[in-house]
Amino acid sequence: MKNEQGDVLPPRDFESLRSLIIERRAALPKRLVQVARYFLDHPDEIAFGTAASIASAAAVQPSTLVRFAHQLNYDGFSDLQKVFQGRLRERTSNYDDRLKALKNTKQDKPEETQLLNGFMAAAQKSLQDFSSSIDIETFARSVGILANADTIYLVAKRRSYPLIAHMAYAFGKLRIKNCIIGSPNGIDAEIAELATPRDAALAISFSPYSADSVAHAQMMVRTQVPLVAITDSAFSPLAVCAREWIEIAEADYSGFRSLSASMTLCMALPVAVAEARR
Amino acid sequence: MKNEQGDVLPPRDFESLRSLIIERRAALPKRLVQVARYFLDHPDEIAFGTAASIASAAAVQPSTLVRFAHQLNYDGFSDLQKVFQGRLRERTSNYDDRLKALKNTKQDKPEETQLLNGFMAAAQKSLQDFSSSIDIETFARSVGILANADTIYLVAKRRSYPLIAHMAYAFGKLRIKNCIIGSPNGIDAEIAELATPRDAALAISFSPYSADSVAHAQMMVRTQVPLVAITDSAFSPLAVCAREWIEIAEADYSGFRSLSASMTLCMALPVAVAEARR
DNA sequence: ATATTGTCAGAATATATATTCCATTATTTG
DNA sequence: CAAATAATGGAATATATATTCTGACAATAT
Repeated sequence: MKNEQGDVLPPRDFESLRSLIIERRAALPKRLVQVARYFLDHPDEIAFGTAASIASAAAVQPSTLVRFAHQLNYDGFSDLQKVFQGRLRERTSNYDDRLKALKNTKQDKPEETQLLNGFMAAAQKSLQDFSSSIDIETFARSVGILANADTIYLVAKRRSYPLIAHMAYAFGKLRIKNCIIGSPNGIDAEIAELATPRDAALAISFSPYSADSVAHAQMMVRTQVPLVAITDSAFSPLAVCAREWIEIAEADYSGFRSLSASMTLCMALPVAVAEARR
Repeated sequence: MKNEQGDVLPPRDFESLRSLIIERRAALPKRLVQVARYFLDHPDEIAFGTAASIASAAAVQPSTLVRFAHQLNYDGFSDLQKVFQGRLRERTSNYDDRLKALKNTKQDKPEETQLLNGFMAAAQKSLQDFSSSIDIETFARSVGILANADTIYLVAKRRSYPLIAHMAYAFGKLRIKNCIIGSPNGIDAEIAELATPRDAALAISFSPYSADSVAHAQMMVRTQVPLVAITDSAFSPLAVCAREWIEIAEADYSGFRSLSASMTLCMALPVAVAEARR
């Protein structure tokens, strides 16, 4: 079968595909117009359905779907379907931006530009994911726990340390008693023992969880200190023992995980706690 | 295979499933815990992937996925997968719900939601502004200076301290000699004096500039140490004396300035330096 | 009116995918 | 420590699914 477009590569992103379908629709045979219409009207169904289910919903034969895909220069129905799946996958993060950024980088300075843009993209994605996944009730309860505490003990090591470094600064500025358990002086355990049920602990750790952080958090939980955790999974050792826990799944660029979402949360928390105390 | 839950019907909505997995996690064998974890951490992947692709991503056998599904009383992997697909359908199909949810929250809990959204917005804006204003040449030259240094001295206080705390960690991981001048032990000046022209300094400070940071940076410049600065204005005392300087204007929410753009830059820098050294 | 080209449904086939099974390896229990 | 039990990985199998093929039909041109 010959196609008037020759063997041009088919679009891989949804928007281009959409335009292509609209443009071609006029020149298509009857059944294929019917398919085109169904595809544009029910993109979600296309993403999840099987060829058979979609065919019957659109009142055509499965083979017609394959012909339609071929007409658009795709390998087959499955290939075309991937574009619809991609659309849903990227719904949360802004697909266009990332694509645009990637295109730009490929031209001028591959090394540094790509690197920087990669980290920027990861940061943006982290923020977007977090803002769509955060449960405000959990956040509010966490704030409540910390607001009722006498002293707030801050637990974090290694990669997460900068987060509590900032919180210690912010709490200090806001005149809220706090104490870091993450310093390199080796008496963390002793300090952790000073915490009472009238205090509260805030622990931050992401996979692979720092053994020390987990140990200190657990120690405090054992002595009835209310624990709020910020971590990346329901199975994190912190999540399982915390009174409240907030999930953050940071995006990464070539193995280096972002800190943007966590940092933003760590900026909001002290302010929220201060507000709650007033 | 007999299951302690008998033949209770498995959950058909994502939230119930999530709870069920968390509840059962403890009683599950090792591999199945691993699967459980992957499922909850990467729900989107589960929705679209094939058993084979998911299995390899989670580092288990496809058969393990089936066993996991059976353990939860599903017919098989495909049956379980449908729940994950359903979640995505819900989430994307009615945009209205999310909007409604946002409105509701504004009534219920104006305090926390507004606060958190405000910080998120500031973070996003910072990233966007920075990504459109950054001069990649400057970044590349800064990386060059740091890559040629023997030891990298990191200068920052107060609000900027978490940034170099992260860099010290990153440089350390990348086996790049570095030294923090920002610790509270009072011998910063003495340490700064050790720097030679073969080293380099990286100073970070935003208005109002920390007197100490500025003093230390200037001291090093006087002894011919190449200085790279990250600051917020061309008139910053750091900008005027640095060999290279990168401008970052963070957005703020009710007076609290974001750290997202700076942090992202501080994640990219060490990696770029390490690449340049290779 | 007839040849030609294009379209289609449905059957046949190829391929991808999930699932089951079994031998081997861990783990528990007496 | 030995025996029993459960868990695991990998191959074999069953099933679902997409794709191709064929002949019939319809539209169009000659």
